[in-house]
Amino acid sequence: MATEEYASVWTRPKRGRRREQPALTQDQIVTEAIKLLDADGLEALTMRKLGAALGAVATAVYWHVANKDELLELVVDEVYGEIDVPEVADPSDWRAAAEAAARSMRAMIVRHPWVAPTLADVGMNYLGPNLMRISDEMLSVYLTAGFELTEADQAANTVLGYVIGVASVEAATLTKLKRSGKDMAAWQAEVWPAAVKAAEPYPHTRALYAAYGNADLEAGGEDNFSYGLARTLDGLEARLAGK
Amino acid sequence: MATEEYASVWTRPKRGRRREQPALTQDQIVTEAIKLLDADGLEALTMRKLGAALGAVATAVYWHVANKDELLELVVDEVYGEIDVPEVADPSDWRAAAEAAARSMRAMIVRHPWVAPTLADVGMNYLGPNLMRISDEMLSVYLTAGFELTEADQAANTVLGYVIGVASVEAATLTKLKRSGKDMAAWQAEVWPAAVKAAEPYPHTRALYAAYGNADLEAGGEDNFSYGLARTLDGLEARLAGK
DNA sequence: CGTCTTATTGAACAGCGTTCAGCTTGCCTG
DNA sequence: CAGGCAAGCTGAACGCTGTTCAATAAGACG
Repeated sequence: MATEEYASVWTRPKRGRRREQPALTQDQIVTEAIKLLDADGLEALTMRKLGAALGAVATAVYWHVANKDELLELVVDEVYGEIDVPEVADPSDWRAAAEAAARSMRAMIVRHPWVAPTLADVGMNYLGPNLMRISDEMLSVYLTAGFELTEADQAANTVLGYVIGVASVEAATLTKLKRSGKDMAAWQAEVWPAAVKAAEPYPHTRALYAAYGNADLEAGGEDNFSYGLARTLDGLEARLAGK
Repeated sequence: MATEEYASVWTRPKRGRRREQPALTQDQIVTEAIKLLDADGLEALTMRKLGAALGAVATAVYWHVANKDELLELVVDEVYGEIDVPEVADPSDWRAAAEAAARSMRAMIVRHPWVAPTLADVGMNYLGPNLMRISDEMLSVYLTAGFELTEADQAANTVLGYVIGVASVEAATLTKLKRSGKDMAAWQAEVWPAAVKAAEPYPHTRALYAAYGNADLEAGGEDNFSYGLARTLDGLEARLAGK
């Protein structure tokens, strides 16, 4: 059985370049793609638009990138590289480091809301260098904290899962907001009555909406994130203490 | 209501309907869409295929549904309705109920992996009846537990975020698996060497992979989920005790 | 100088979501 | 009971998408 090698963007050797400065580079393409994504969201990234933005034609991109899926893998790994995981030497510093990493990741997602739908792909089955590096660094934090290897992985995945989930919800709101073209206050004012009306049959939700009044959603997101992150780390810390 | 002749579900014309049995119904469409999604994933759902599956033409669907986005909203709310949140009377039962709800939600996502990328949209800015109902029921669990209104919301969102995040990662793996056409063992055997090689520069990850050997990923997912859920609920429980 | 490889182009294709004019069909009204 | 009218469905068409492929330009090398 001739097992064909697992092929992906990461395992395939890069094309040797003959020219001193070929008009297009994979790095250039990725950078420009991120620019387009940040500006106009996921569905606005088109091979033709991307080509045009690079002063070329859509099909030129295909010389440097196999297809759009692969381009997105590159792009996701690139922004993944923006996450900052502090090195931690003293075991007692683990919680601060874990929290900083989580906040850094959330900030990245909020900065690039379009990654959210794709982010889950990054779980496993995906071998980008930045992903590998950051996963290793996160794992290191929980190892230093005192978790054994496999539990450290579970602990890291717990926090990672929480961050992905909560930040994705936030990102979805940001995306919807951006697509509406209005600013947050205007959009909120528009949606609020409908939300209140839809909540009418549900007593707790109704009470919640009444309590919130029409509070600032933006600050609420940050608070919400902090609360859950604190509880999650509490749970891990307790586990560590009880061993 | 002049002639009250024999009426049954089959003979009685539905109110507002002109035809006895309009070939298409919104419910039918949603049901069939879910069937197609479960069978072949998100990108396989096409208006034309959906129409064909319903014995009609693509454009016929547009009579019952404004556009594809709206169809997806209906579809997501439908599967959201599969989530089961136990009613809880005794405050001491809250944790069991919260855990059951979380597991039910994870099970739904694993059953319908295609919802994952869309799931984050469900955060707010979306008012499907099932979503509203289940949100209210979840909120109720944490209220009964003893959280005050706004903190109960935060607690619910913490668990919800965790479930969405972790289950989405799982769903992504399932989707990639399904698309490859192979079964889990074969796929794993193919990817594993590349993963090990990619992990080479990263000591902790390398050790982790070595420890896992080539363990069953399927069971690992369940364990991972349980671990993080336990820690998250631990954190919430501690918070409740310390008040 | 000619050849080879790299890099880019432009035409083309199938498929997508969606619009719209037109065709049935059957209820309601005159 | 005739005719109008709206509900429900069809088929053609539009612009856009990702992607393929032959043709081409141009620096590298014997």
